Order: sequence, then C-alpha cells, then structure tokens
Amino acid sequence: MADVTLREVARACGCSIATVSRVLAGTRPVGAETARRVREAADALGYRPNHAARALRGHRTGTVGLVLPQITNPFYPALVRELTHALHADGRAVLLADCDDDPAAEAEYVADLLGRRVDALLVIPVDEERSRDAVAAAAARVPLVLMDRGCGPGVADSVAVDNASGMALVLGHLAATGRRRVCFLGAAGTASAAAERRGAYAAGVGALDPGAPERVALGDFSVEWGRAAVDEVWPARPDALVCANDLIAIGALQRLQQLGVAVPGEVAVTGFDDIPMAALSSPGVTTVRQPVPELAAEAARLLGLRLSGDDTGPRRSIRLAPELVVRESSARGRTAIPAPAPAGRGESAPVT
Amino acid sequence: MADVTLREVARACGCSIATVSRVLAGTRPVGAETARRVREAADALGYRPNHAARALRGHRTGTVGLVLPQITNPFYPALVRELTHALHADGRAVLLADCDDDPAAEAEYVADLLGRRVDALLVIPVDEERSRDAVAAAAARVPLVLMDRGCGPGVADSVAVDNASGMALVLGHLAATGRRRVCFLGAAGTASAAAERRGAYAAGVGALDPGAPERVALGDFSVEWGRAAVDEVWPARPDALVCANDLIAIGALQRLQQLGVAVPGEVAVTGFDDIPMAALSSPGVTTVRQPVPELAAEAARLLGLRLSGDDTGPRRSIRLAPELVVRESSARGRTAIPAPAPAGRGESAPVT
DNA sequence: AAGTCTTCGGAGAACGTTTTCCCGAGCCAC
DNA sequence: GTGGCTCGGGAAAACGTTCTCCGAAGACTT
Repeated sequence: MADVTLREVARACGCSIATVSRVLAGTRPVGAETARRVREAADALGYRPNHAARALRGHRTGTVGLVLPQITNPFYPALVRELTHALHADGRAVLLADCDDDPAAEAEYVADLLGRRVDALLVIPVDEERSRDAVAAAAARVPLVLMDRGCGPGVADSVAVDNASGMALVLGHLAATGRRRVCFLGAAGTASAAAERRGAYAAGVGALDPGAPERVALGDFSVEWGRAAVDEVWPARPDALVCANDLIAIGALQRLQQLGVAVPGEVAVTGFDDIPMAALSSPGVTTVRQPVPELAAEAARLLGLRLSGDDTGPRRSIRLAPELVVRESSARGRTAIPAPAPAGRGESAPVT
Repeated sequence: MADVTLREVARACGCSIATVSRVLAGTRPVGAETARRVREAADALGYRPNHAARALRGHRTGTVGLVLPQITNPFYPALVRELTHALHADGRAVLLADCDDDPAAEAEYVADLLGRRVDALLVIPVDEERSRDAVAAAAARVPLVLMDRGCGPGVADSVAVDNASGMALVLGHLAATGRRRVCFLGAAGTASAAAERRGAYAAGVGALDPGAPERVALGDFSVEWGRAAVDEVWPARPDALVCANDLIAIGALQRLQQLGVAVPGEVAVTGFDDIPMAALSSPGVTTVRQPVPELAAEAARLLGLRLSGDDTGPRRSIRLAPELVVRESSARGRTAIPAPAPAGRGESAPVT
C-alpha cells in the first residue's frame, strides 16, 4: 500500500512516467482521455509524490526554517501559530529551531537548516549584534525575513511592530488619564525592541511633565527585573510605571502588591506585547497589542515574494501599527483599595 | 561557494566519488593518506551533504514531525522546547504542525508530513476518539509516539504524566492542611487527561470526607470555565477547589476575587500542569508539576529505539510521576484578608 | 500537395547520494 | 606456485522525480 511511485502508476495506466508526471503536476497539457486514465490509476493506487526526489530534482524542498530565541517566551507561541498557518496555507512545511537564547546555537541551527535545503528562513534573532554574521551569511544563500527584532541595517527583509507608535499610544493614554510623574522600566542592551521602546519613551515623555528629570531603570525583559525595578524607582513616588514589556509589568505589579501600593489607585502600570498573561493577571495589564496575525501574514507574503519573483529587490523593512488595550492597571481615578474588577475584565475593548 | 557536491570534492582530491562518500560517512575503512586528502579537500571547498539526495537514496530524512493541538496552549511551549532540543541532539530536525484543535486539520497535517517522508511522528492528539483513525494509520507507516493525551489503547507508544498520582498528591496535601469540603472543577469529554484526573479525584476524595456528596462541575480546560464553575459550586461553600488544570484554577481565582472570597483563607485552590502563569498569578497557584524535560527525553528515547532497533516490540505506555508545588493558593490557616505574599513567592520549593 | 506548426506522448538524462559489485595488489598457508 | 584471503579503491546502479529532447500525426498555410 505504501510508497507507490510514478513508475507503478504509469504501468497501471499503460503510459509513460513522463506523462503521469505531467498530468499530476499539470506541467503541460495532456490529452483528456489519457489524463483521466492517469488520475484514476493514481487515485486507485493511492499515489503520493516523494518530496525527497522532487527536492533533489527541483532544487526546492517546500520547506521553511523558523529560528527563534526561546519558544517559552510567552510572546512567541501566538506568532509561531500564525506563521505556521500562513506558511502551510502556501503549501510549505516549517522546520522549527529553538536556540535557547544562545547565538552560537542559533548559528548552528541556521547552518543545519541551510544544509537541509530549506527554501527560506524566518529568523527572530537572539541578539542584534551577535546574530548578525550568521544571519547575513544565511541571507546571502536563501530568502530570509527577520521578525520582531532587528539585526543591523540592510541585512535582510524585516517585519516588526512599530515600537515607537506603540509607546506613543501608551504615553497619550497616560496623559489623557491625568498621570504626570511617569517612570520607565525598560531593558538595557542593543536589541531593537529594547532600544526603540526606550527611545520612543524618552522622546515622548517630555510632553507629560516638561522639565522633570528623566526617571528610567534598565534591566532585562523579565518578571524578576520588573520586581526589582520597582524597588529602584518607587522612592520617587511616580504615578505611572511604563514597562517595556508585559513580563516587566507583571513583575512590577507583584512587587507593588507586596508593598501594599494600590494599582491603579496610587500608580498606573502599563506593559507591551499583550501576552496572554496580561489579560489574566489582576489587575489586568493595560498594554500595547502587537498585530500578531498581520505580522505573520506580512512575513509570509514577503517570503513568498522573494521565493517566486526575482529575489533582487532592495531590502524591505515593514513596520505595523499596534493598538492600545486598556485594562484595569491604568484605570482613571484614585482608590485606596483595589476595586473589584469589572465583570468583562478579560475582554476589554481595544482602543485605538 | 555554495552547493559543493561529492563529485567536485572527488575531482579536487583525485579520487572517486565512492571513496569520498565512504570517508565522509565513515561507512567503510579507507586508507589513512587518502582519507586525509579527502577531508582536506572537503573542508577547503566547504562541502555540505545534500539531505535531499541522501533522503532519496537512503529512505530516511533525518526529520521528525511534531503535531500538536495548539501551540498557544500554555503548557506546550515548554514541551516543544524540550522535544526539539532532545531531537536535535540526535541530529534530527523537527517539522512543526499546529492543528488549531481541529481533528480534520490534524489528519491533513499528518498525511502531509508522511508525504514529506518524516522518519517518525510525535503527536499530541486533539481528541481521544476523533484523532484515532489518522493516528493509527500513521502509526502503521512510521514509528509514532503519543504525548500528553492518549488515543485509545494500543494505538501507539505513549508518554504522559501519571495523572492519577498527581491528583493523589493534591488530595493528600489538602487533607494534610485540614481541608475537608472539597470540590472538583474539571473538564468533560473523553480526552485522557480530563478523564484520568476526574477518575483519580473521584477515587481519592472519599478519604477526605467520607459519605459526603460528590461535588463536581465539568466544563473544559479554560479560564472562562474556571470563572463560570465557581458560580456553579460556590453556593455549597467548599473549603477547597481542586481544578483539573491551571487555567481553570486561574479562572476560579479571578472569580473568587471578584466575589471577595479570601484565598487561601476561606477556600484553597489547586491546579495541574504548572504552567508559567501558575507561579505568577497572585496568589500563586498550588499545582502539580509535570516533569516536562523527562517526558520529552522519554519520548525521544522511545522514538530513537523504534528508529534504530527493530520496530516490532509491543506498544509501550510510559507514565512519569509528577511533583506537587505548593504555593500561596493552598496555604494553611484562615485569614479574612489575603495575606501579603511572602518574599520568595516565585520559587516555592517543590514538595514530593 | 509540399512544407510548417501545433499537439500528444515517449525515451532518457539529470539531480547527489549510498551501496553493491568488481578488480588488482599484497599476503598467507598449503 | 596456486588458491584463498583481506584491503584499498573505482564503476555504476539505484532512489523517484522533472524536464529536455525527439518523433509521429494531424492541421494549417501557401
């Protein structure tokens, strides 16, 4: 039953291998009657093309490599989901590699995937700088699209959220709800998400409280840092904590709760990304929702373009606008005790 | 630079293609001097074997398919991570397919992966029954290991947590901390995790409060159900809610907080799985930690066994014992107001 | 009516490996 | 010295496609 080849189909329907291939692949028109016989025989035998042979002959495997820093980073599962769906819809399969945040492992996986003859690569680089060589080398061999994080200018096509406008949404919201003494809990380092969010905050915060000293604490994108950062900045008694991502925000919320600080009463807290936890924590975290399905679709589109058309155009860098999701952590008004959450807490309407 | 073939290496070092293949693959001993020359030439040219050709010739692709219901289910990322690492360590690549909880899509992906000639399949079935045909058909063609959820008896090898002993740990802990009026918030359906946890609860709860009516509410494995379930069972004023997984527990916590019920003061709440959110919610959720790295290692080992040895042994079903992780949601004692969380909240020591 | 063009179909090369078969040389035991 | 061995190495056959050539036969042009 298994492993029916073109030859067997050809023998069964009394014509040549070439003809069968043509009918099944639709490469060239074939006589109606012959085509019918071929299709019938193929169906009857349960013919399944052999992808290995096809890859060897055609120099394309119908396979795309997806390389990411850590699948356990709660922002990635949704992205992976959308990416695999988009790519499968184009008939491509996805080879997954998790680098464990290690640039060396990343380079190794990229090389392995190239050896397996992936048609293209989707890469979320581990590090802006230390990933550059491997990414650039790979981009020279196959179409490559960077996602989420950058990797130096002009290295490859890239798709990411517009961090600057996301941060602007947050600052606008805080201004509109009367917050003035704002403080930024961010991430150090050169990773583009960290740097862009930091920069956009610095650029926009002046409008809230002109002349105020800049209150910024930098660590990494983790819950632990969020907890620690609160201790660093709370003495200045800010009325809003703008966090560079949701994990930091969740850590901050935990520490504030330990300290007995009312959120959003005494201080508002905002995040970035809208990971699932942001909606489920209490209070729910006001955050910037990345347009994950659109990001994935755009990346898949770019890949398809490079794969089918001429692969010679200039590098494209696509930025998609995010939307603000307001939850309880930044609600207006001051109450001494955390108010019971409203009924529809998980489904707060996004605000653009 | 790209696409150096055996032929070119052979020409460069003045011997035959066969010899080069033998040296590089180590298939047969080759003269020391010749081997050195071959290796030198291969290095100099940057030879990379063509996996497609190798697959065509050798009938094995070095590739494993990983099929799961929903990568966005927060329990899976950690599992995927460990699985990919384990498989990559064996030199295999992982083709990922996300079924979106749809058995039809699952069947399609499995067929596609088989067409791509994966050497083996790792499947977390969507549904105990509706996945069975596709899984059984696939298991007849390649080694297949089921994970996390079952799929009927004897269909394939399987690796999963021991749900019964996990539930026993929970009940033992509640008994030890003086809880008596226990209530189960579970999931309906035939999925093995749902049924086993349900069954183990029913079997063990009698010891806590002999003769009490069985208080059980069944829905699905979601936060929404957790919220709704509380309304269903709270009128009976239980002093502990045993949830079939962490999502249900988190939903229950949210609703209890809305109702102003003190946790763990008035009622304890426990989950199952130990997803990242369980440690981060407040209060932290007491739960049963699945031994994820060990589950992955076991699955990889089973796969390797089937792939290298004779594939004829009986179906193996492996169950690994979980461990209890006690957090604030089930702390002993009754307080009217939720106590501020202790400092080391995220790192509560697991208790066996 | 002879040439040219299209249409349908087959033979066979190529893709890059692995592996089987074969050959020659050197060695040992009789 | 002859038969058998091992050892190092090459030629060539697969693996299952796709695709380029070719040929035959009919339809059209002139």
